Amino acid sequence: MAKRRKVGNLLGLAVLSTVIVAPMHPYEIAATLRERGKEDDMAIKIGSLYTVVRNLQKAGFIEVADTSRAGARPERTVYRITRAGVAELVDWVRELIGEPQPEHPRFKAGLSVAAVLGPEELAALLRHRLTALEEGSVARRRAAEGYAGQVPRLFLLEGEFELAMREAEASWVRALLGELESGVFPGLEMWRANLAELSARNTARHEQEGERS
Amino acid sequence: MAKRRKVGNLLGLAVLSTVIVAPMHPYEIAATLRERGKEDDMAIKIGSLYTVVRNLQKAGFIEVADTSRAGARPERTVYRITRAGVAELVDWVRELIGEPQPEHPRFKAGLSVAAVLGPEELAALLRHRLTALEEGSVARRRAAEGYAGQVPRLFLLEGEFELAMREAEASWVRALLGELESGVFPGLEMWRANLAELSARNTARHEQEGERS
DNA sequence: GGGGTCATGTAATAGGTTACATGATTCT
DNA sequence: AGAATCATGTAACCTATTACATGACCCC
Repeated sequence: MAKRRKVGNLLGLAVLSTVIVAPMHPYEIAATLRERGKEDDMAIKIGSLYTVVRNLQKAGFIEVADTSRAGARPERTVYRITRAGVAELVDWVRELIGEPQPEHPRFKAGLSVAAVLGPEELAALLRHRLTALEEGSVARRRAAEGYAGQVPRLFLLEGEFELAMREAEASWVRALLGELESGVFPGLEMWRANLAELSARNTARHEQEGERS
Repeated sequence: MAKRRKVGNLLGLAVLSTVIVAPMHPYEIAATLRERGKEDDMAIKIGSLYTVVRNLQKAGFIEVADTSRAGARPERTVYRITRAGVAELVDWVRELIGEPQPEHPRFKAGLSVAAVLGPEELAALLRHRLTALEEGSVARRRAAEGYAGQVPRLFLLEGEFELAMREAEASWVRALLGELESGVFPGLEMWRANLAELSARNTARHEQEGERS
């Protein structure tokens, strides 16, 4: 039962974790997050930054440390984290790490209605997915090796985790694919029969019955 | 680059996959989905059903097949899938299965800011997560065994997938936990030092500098 | 007669993203 | 001179969820 937070957007988490290191103005926060590749890493839309910063401030998790300006440029408002902000950040991380939450990857949704495709097509799609997964893994592994020397392992955990999950997904897909291709997957006949019936009913209907208003 | 669909809500997918089997009225659809446990399975809120049904109809994916009433009860509007609806459903499933989309589990977000906790606390949280994961797996496996005789394997794929992913996550967590507990995790000293410095700065600040408006 | 379930729908709200608007500075 | 980047913010919008509103029927 994930707690309702005053600022629920995960971008808020990223912001807090950035300003805890050093006070910063929003643009700088954005630059920092982009640099670390959090953009695609987490589900973060930097466009929402100013909104989220305002919300964090309203909730008392960050406060204005300083406002400076250089020349006639717009004012830069530097924010720092408050004690309440530190507490919120820590509590939030505790929840995210300690309590597994039911997740719903889109692939699972797809699998749950896989029956509307035939076995051959499902196999073809799985092959496609598999190559995409593998290519992605290669790219990520290369990137990870690049960081490996520069950044302490502590900051690479998410990447390692994602790679592990990808690999697990790939091998599950490979296994299912094997069953489909070799024909040992149970119930292939019934599957095909049901599918044929379904598509017959749903394409022929209009011709057979006509429309009724 | 996931396509923008006229009806993007995954509940729409569930509805289409239900009415392709047989025309139904919304309440019946809801009952069917609940029965199959799609509620927690997918990220579906049955409360949005009538809205989604209306949207699907507006988009031409379903149409009214019949309206009947029993006594003075509210009219039951029976919907059936259209040819466009069948096409949409199939296309949607193809996308969900064929194209891996970057997913962002909350655990990953947590890991990405794990540095704000100390190694001992992280270990404790991981232990907690691990037991929760294991308990969940046991429950799911039991449930799966219940269905196993009744429902063809084809309709249990999502469940199998989820179990596999849970197991993979658990073993990754176990490995990390091992490293932390045995002390072989690299950079423990620096981690502790940085953390101490951070928390010193962020709790002592107000006393040292005072507030400036 | 009262509670649960059948059955439908609308309206308000929340949450987040995108588009827009502005203007200075710095690099090419 | 023109483009990219620095820097900020607001307003509109879209989407989804929740709460509300209604009323009949059925079982105890």
